[in-house]
Amino acid sequence: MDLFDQKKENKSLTTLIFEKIREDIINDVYKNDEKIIEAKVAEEMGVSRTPVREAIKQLELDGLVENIPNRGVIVKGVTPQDIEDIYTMRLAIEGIAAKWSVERMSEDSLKDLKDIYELMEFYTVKKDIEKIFELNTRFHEVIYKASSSHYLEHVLTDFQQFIKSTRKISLATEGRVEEALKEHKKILDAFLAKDIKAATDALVYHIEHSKCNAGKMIERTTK
Amino acid sequence: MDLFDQKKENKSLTTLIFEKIREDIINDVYKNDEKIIEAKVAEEMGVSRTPVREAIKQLELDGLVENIPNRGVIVKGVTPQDIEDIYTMRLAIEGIAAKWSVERMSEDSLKDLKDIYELMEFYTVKKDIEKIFELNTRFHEVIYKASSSHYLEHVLTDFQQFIKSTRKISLATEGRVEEALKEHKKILDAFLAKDIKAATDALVYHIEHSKCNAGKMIERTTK
DNA sequence: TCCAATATAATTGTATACACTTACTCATAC
DNA sequence: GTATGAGTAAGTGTATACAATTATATTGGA
Repeated sequence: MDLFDQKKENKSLTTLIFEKIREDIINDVYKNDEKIIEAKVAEEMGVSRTPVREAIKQLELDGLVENIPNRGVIVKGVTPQDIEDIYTMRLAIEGIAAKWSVERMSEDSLKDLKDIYELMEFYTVKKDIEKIFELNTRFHEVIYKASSSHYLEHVLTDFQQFIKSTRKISLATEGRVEEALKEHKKILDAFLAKDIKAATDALVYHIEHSKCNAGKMIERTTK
Repeated sequence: MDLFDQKKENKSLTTLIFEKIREDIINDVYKNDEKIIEAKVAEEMGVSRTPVREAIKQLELDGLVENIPNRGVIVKGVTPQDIEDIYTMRLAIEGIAAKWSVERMSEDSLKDLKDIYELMEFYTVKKDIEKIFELNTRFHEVIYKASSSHYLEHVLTDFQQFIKSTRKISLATEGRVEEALKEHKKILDAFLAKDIKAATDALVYHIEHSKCNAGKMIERTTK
């Protein structure tokens, strides 16, 4: 099992398994309402039930599985409606994040943001969607962290995870990477200028645009 | 250990322990940055390490403890700033919830809401703060559930937990229960009339008021 | 054939055992 | 005195064992 190769990252099996199953639920590898059997997963991954159980307990709290006492858990995947809802909530909270983050962002974080943006430029030219996606995630995480709000960061980071599959598909549509780059530029500039209103507008615009794009994709893929 | 008495509720030890520790962190029984030692907790509760570990893993995902691999977890309590932040986010999301909930609430839920309100009236007269608090929580949960949005419900239910201690203190201040009752009446009436705007306004007003009241209490208790 | 009752298997829940990592202690060298 | 390092203790991480519960299969009777 290649799970073990990653152990260098100093992550426990529980964490790795958690991330793996979460990924699989979000990417619809585990279907909605499907039952997850601990022993089966454990065997597949070549580990004991213990870390699998711990991972599942975490997924439960995340709302990705539902526990029925003594009977196991069933998958509660992220539906198109969920994604739509999450975008709506995200929009509301990002507005708050923008304000706090501009006010509180350190010079170091600002530099990180700039660096990430520049890498985005680079990979956009090279059209490396995978890398762009990863940078995209990090870009927003820097902003969340800068808010200095434990729970805001927490909630928005979670949201990013839940809508991951959609964001990925969205980014892969023709012309979207270039658009997204421009939008990130505007966000970056607003942060550099410490302009709260511009940052809020740029962020909200960016997310609305992503949401809209995602919406189109969902329609198409579920038809 | 009285933990076992509750087992009738068909909750696993893990769940009971999770709720207990969460309660203790939120109520500052476990202090911030304090280390939690699995074996110690297990012994205190008269159970094995297994369910304690599972509970702690859940707390980790909730952001209430931070895991340092191979070194254990430390408590990350809910600070006054966190509570302030959560109220701000809650306000933003409750606005969304109001709209969806009014539109989607079933007659059964509407009846539940009414019943809860009536019990609130009763216990307000009797000045039973504990009962009022519990009904208060349920009142809002009915609204969250009516939104038919898995994640909205999830986020707002979590928020209610995190700010539990403050809400409790706030409710105990002179005259607040009567005020809160009036505010809940307005919310209920708006829902009965299926008036989205009125519901949103009433909810936002109620939460802003709670937040304000909580803010005063926090100031006083931390001075 | 269908149902109920019961045995059996599968699965979850909890406890324990052991391995591995980190923290601590104390002696030794400088 | 302080730094270093071996040895020990404490604690976490993972696997296994056993108990309790639920699902499935089987059998006997109407």
